[in-house]
Amino acid sequence: MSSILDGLNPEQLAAVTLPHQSALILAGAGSGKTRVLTTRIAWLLQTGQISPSGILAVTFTNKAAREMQARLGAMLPLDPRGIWIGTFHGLSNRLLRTHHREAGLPRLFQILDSADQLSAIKRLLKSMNVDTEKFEPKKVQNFINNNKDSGQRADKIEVYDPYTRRLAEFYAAYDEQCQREGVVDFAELLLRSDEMLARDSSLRQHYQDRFRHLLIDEFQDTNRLQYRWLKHFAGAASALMAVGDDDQSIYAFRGAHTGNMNEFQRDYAHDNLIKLEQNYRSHGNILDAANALISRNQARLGKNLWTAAGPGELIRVYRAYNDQEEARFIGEEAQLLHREGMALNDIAVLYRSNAQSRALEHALFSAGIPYRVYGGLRFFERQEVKHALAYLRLLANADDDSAFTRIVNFPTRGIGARTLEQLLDTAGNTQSSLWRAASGSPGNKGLSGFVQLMRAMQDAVIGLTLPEAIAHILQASGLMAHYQAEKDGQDRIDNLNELVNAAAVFVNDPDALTENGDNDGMMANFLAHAALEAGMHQAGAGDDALQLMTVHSAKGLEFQTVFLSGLEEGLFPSEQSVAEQHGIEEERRLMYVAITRARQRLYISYAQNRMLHGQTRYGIASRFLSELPTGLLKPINTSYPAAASVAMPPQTRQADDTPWRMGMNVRHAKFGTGVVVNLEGRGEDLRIQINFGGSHGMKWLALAYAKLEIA
DNA sequence: CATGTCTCCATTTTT
DNA sequence: TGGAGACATG
Repeated sequence: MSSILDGLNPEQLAAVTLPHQSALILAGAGSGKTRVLTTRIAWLLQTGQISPSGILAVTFTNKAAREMQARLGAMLPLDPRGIWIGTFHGLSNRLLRTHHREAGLPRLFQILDSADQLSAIKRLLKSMNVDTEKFEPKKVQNFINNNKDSGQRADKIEVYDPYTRRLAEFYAAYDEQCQREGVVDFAELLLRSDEMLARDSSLRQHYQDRFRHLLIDEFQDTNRLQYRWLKHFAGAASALMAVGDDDQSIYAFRGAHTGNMNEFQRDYAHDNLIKLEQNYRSHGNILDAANALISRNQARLGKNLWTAAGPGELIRVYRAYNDQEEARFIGEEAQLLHREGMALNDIAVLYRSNAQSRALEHALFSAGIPYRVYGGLRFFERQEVKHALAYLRLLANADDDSAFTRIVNFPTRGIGARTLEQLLDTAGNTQSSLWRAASGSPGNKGLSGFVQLMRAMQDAVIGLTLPEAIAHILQASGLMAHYQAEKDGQDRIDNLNELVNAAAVFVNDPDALTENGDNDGMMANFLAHAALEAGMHQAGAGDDALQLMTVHSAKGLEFQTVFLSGLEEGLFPSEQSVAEQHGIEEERRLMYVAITRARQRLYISYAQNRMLHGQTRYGIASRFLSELPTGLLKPINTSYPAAASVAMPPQTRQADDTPWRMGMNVRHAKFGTGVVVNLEGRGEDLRIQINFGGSHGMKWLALAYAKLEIA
């Protein structure tokens, strides 16, 4: 009899059939992590240990959640939709919709995506008459998000300097503005849920009793707030299974906290640790190279991947004259492989930063090789779609000033900057939303026209289905007409029509359901869906094409052949990572992720000259190249090793009679630990620039005075 | 209000 | 180099 457990190796089996306990699963690249997670859920259900409603499964992306759902559906006869599977944000949204009163939110609260958030912040700074030269909106946004991601409200921030004090004030004012307008940003979804559950013990009890099994994927990428969030759902009788790989943690820069893995060990798993170390993806040489590289990292939980497959091919190393030549080589080589029968879809070209795709695209385009670039604008982020959604948002929630400002004069209807200025004044004085201010002042012709338009829309939409309503709004708003008049508007019109389709599809989605089946609730759910699921990169997803993407976006994917390009100091590892605390280790993990994407063949290339920021820069091979065992590498055009001479980090100005070196970790009594990023002078005059990160930032210290020690 | 000119500045990204 | 945003002009 076939069973869902067939074909699992002993460690996988142990994880899948673990008794009712908490455990940390350390799952290496290609070790069948997702399979273990889904089979675990299937096994729990199949053996009758738990009903679907007792399971909470958290993933990082919507894609991962969908995949898990689909796999479960294929493994089990039952409908897996009763299970709470989703992203932290998706699940938080669900929670807050259900308990909006307890959370202090309006029933139809809207979700701001990053772009919406940024424009809300700009609006706020303007209303506070802030000099945006001194306080860049982007920086303010980062400040707010970083704090929210670590679970910190404005009033809890420790302020050491006037600059931070100001930022904290903006944070507080921003939260007030959001509350007034009935909107929440991404981080707020989590923070609100967290605070609600911390406050409301009966609610917490309810969910703790319900969820007996909690499973978390990509645990190494969780931030502090997410872990805190998770803990609310774990009762005394709950079993938690966290799956992750500290070696693949590449999102520290946005708040991921690997320390969560250690804390989880202490809080729940108590040394219940299962390592999945057999790799089913790559050939031996590729794996050996990856292992050798990552073994140089200090901060590791420790794990060594192995494979039953043979050593396979050597890693091909190509030294190009310049970036164009590198791109040409990759194109030709890929074409060769393609002629030998390899699907282009199974070949990836990876790079550290998006800017590198240009040279590649240029070469591939000239050579007539089909390719597809990942990353970039997604469907719900397109200007025309956002405009259309703003009409919906304003209909659902008249207090949504973001939506209001976006569309009040789009398409243009003669409401200029001056009119808006006055409106903002009125609204500010009476503490009311822009909509209320506009509908209360019939004096202005343009504005009253807009108000009438929206009211007419509101009436017309009653009784229509969601897709019908959207189609009507597209017409009535004048959006359709606007883009029809534009010369390259066809793409945008297609996207608007696609939006109607998306709504038609959504109506059958379980996420669309509202408690009382009302229409405005459905519309709000659709808007939440649009914000959370920025969704599908358009254009020719099905075609056979070479896959171009950053190493970050390649995580979780695998390819028969991988071209890893731009392996140069300053690019990979990136220039600024050298000046960051633990920067090199994170870059090395990134390199580790890149290598382990390849199943059969791996090319690594670098260019001696590269056009960067409009200037040709002379590049030297990345230190990571010299960290790979020479025996695993095969230079394919020129004498190797060229990297040997650059094993040391690049040093600009080096005072050679001191123990201080660039990139060194140091500790200062007052500022804490930091990284040496620059040296100047010598002897008594030696000064060192150190990046302390956080609130201290960059500092120049005179060695004669500062007490500094090597950390 | 649309369009042209300039100035500045450059990781990584999901939700 | 080239894209985004600020400012000026018609």
